[in-house]
Amino acid sequence: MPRPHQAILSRELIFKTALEMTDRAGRFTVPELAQRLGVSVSSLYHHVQGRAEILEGIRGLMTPALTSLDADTPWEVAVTEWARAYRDSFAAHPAAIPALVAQTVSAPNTLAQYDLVAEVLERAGLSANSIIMAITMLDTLCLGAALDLAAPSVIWEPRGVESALSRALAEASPGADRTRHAFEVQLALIVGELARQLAIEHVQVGSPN
Amino acid sequence: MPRPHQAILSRELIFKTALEMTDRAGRFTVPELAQRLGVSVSSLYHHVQGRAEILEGIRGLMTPALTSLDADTPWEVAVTEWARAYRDSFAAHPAAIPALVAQTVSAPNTLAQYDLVAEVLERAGLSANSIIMAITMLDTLCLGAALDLAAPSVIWEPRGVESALSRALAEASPGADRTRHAFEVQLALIVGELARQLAIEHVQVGSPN
DNA sequence: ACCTGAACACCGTTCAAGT
DNA sequence: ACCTGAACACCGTTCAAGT
Repeated sequence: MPRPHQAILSRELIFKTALEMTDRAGRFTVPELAQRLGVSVSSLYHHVQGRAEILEGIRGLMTPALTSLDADTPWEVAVTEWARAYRDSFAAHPAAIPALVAQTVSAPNTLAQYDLVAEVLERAGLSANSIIMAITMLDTLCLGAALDLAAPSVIWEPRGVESALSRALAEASPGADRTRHAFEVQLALIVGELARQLAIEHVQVGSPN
Repeated sequence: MPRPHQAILSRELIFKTALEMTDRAGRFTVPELAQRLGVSVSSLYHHVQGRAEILEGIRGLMTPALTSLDADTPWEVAVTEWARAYRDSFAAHPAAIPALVAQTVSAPNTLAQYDLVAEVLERAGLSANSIIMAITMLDTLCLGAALDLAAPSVIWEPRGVESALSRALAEASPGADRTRHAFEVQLALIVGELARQLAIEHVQVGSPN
């Protein structure tokens, strides 16, 4: 069918193409993006304010869909699944991560996700202070794990020099799930700590009823 | 005294100046760096291979000095102090972090630091697998905490919309040490987990002697 | 409304040439 | 050896002009 000569461009299409380019080439560039869309560079600026907004659009695309808030689900399960979904969405697009962490979050999508965990923890009965602490810890965890995935900050490949790290690497069982395993351990530690905190606060607040 | 007309430039001076510019302005640029050093842009390329090498030099400057390995110090203390030193060195130059995480570590300085923790954990008697896991977790923690510091990934300032997160923020006790506190809690959790792991492995390996 | 061409002020890097 | 000037191939952004 003949392509319609209107609606060539849209924010959604721009974001999607930019993410595809990042996945494929490790980065995206405004001129390359325009070329790929078969459009002039200046055309893009009628739909987005600039490069930063495109990056924020990418963040929006990468943010997992809001999981429905089931009141029956125990908070431990909800938090764990939330963190896993977050990590997985990062893991699916590792090349985009360095660019995203350099920029403050404004995608409403993503902000809503943080509101969701806060609500889960609030329902569970955690204090405001503990909720803030919990979200900070979960945020740190997902971010750190994602970065480890995107650009391993230590060279995990054994280096030439003899060292304790080389020895450990040589001896350790190989497996690409090193990062994933560490993530799971830390996540369990955090959830466990929150449960402990919850128990303490519950005792302090009042008598059982 | 009259300045000598040789040795105007050096790698050390280039790295130091670039780090200063990053601290001050949030970024450094090769032309601006040259201008600040009172030198032509192309002069820099006689001392460093390119921008990436300057960034790696910055990483080297930011890496804390190797703490002497005191065999008397309990491993829990050594690991805790190592992580704190790491985090503090990041915290001192938050603006540099986004640029650094986008690039694989090659500063020999920094690599030696990771070897050091590995050695501490090896002496403590931890298995190779657990050492790798421990370093991954510590790395994730320091990285995530540093990024939270550099560019808060959630807007911790209360937003307009009513949400569980806003409620928690309004109610929580204010304090700039939110990030630091979360770091300490997570660090303690990790060290605790390592101690537990160590106990398990020690029992498995052999009888007490 | 949507797209374009041309220009702007940058950026990192190179290289022949000077002393 | 060390520094330079000029050029190169880029980059993100703007803006008057077209339809």
